[in-house]
Amino acid sequence: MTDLAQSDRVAKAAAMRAAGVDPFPARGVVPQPISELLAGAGTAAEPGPLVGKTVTIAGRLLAPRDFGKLIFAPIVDRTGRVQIGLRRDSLTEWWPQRKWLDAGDQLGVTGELGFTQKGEITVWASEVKLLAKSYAPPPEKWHGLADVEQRYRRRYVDLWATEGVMDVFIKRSKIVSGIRRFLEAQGYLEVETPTLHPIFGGATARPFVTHHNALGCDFYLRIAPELYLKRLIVGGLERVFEIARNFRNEGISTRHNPEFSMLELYEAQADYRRMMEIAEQMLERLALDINGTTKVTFRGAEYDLKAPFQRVRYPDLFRQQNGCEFDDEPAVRQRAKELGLTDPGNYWKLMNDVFEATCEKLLTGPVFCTDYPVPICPLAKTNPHDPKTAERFELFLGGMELGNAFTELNDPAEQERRFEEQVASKDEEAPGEVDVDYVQALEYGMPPTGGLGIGIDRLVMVLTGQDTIRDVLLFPAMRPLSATQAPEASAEGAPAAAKETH
RNA sequence: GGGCGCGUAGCUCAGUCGGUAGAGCAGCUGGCUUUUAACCAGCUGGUCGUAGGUUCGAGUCCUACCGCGCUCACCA
Repeated sequence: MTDLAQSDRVAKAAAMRAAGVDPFPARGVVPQPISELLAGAGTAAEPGPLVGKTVTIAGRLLAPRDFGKLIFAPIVDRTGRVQIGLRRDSLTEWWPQRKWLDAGDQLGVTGELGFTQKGEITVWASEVKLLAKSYAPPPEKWHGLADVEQRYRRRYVDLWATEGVMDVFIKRSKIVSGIRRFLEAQGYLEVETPTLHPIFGGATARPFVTHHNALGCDFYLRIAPELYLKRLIVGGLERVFEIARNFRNEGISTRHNPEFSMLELYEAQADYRRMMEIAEQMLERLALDINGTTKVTFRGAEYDLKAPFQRVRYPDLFRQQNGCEFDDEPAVRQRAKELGLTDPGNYWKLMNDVFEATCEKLLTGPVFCTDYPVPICPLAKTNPHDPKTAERFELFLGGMELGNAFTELNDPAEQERRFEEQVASKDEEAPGEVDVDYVQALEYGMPPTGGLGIGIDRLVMVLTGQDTIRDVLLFPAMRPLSATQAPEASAEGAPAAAKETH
């Protein structure tokens, strides 16, 4: 047992067992969701029971208020919160067992729905069943869990102890199912592709490495599912999407987590313009479904996700902010010097640094920034009427990148050339070898295809008004506590815990 | 990795100039049949993140380390 278990609570469980009552019974009750019960109860009412309306609820008992012969306490389940009223006169046989209850216990309650003298809707209990004893006390009731580290490390407490947290994750689930509904309605097929990749690609990022014992080789955790999904377009599936967990071995910030969820979709016969339509229609639909309005508030500013979104061309924005063309190397280098940027050793990286320093803050949006320079788009098709730019866009909101899309490069020789350039760069974030199998897939012929990637976590941030990615991740990445600090990991604790179970 | 800040009871936090470790909540005992963070009386609860150092004396000052947050860098 950890040091969170309170001895008096453990002692109560022992007393229950001695009295023949199981503090951890195997069976629960058949409860009605609290929100449902509240919706059916009406508002104003006479004090006293609503005759004939007997309900059963189950949930966590919080902050009991004991008046000696009467106890009030809230019960919370996943849908809401309701007060229960325990009266000695209606629970004569059970009454001594109230001493076994603590805040935090899992409780099943049956009783008549009614109101109190103050008009509070209340389940007047006729039957109470302890469903699981809580050994660890809940957080302080005024402030809840205020320490953010504890909130993330003990999300199983945060979810019910901190106002609004459960709602964010319920919305997250609705957003993900809304995405599925939206795409399936358009004939998309949801697929699953490998997470273990022999060659990492589809994005620029440092990967995690792992090892397969039986095959005797290393694998990378995927940084993007892109190249596998496009293989499926070659395979004839025509419209596919995947909600993929990606892994990038890079810094953690309010917008970055080492593992994050990405929606990627690919559609044969589509191009990046069609991808813009899908993106704006999907976001508008999701905002309406989740919030009932296309207006969202993010980091203190309001945005409207009503389609169509604004469009701005990368070359135009670059020229407007820097007074030169993006491929005017001497002028751009001069500009970089003025901005105090350090040369990353590659002109196109430097140019993009200039863009990010001067233009990205203007992309409050929602806005599609389109037509990126070809050298920074190794997987996108070149604009047929402009060899300097690729048919690519990024979607921004509040200066944050939400999505990335292009008309996919499907010329195998050109793709091979661009892969070779990446490998030759010897960049830490570039793959060590050309993905020959992918080039080979293209050699079989991939139809004209549009592809779109959207960061699910960031989208959830925007739609739920959370400023940091950790608040939309149930278990954000944290440094593990050392064995001596984590009581559940201590060697001495294990045998005792084992005895407690089976 | 750099800068700034934080770490004191199960939880939320005080702790002055370096001089006996504090409060509220939770818990325990008693009282109370209409509370909404109930209330009243009493009690319990501490390796002050860890390890060193300075000092007659360290929660407080110094050093290192650990953890977390913010921020910068990184992250197309």
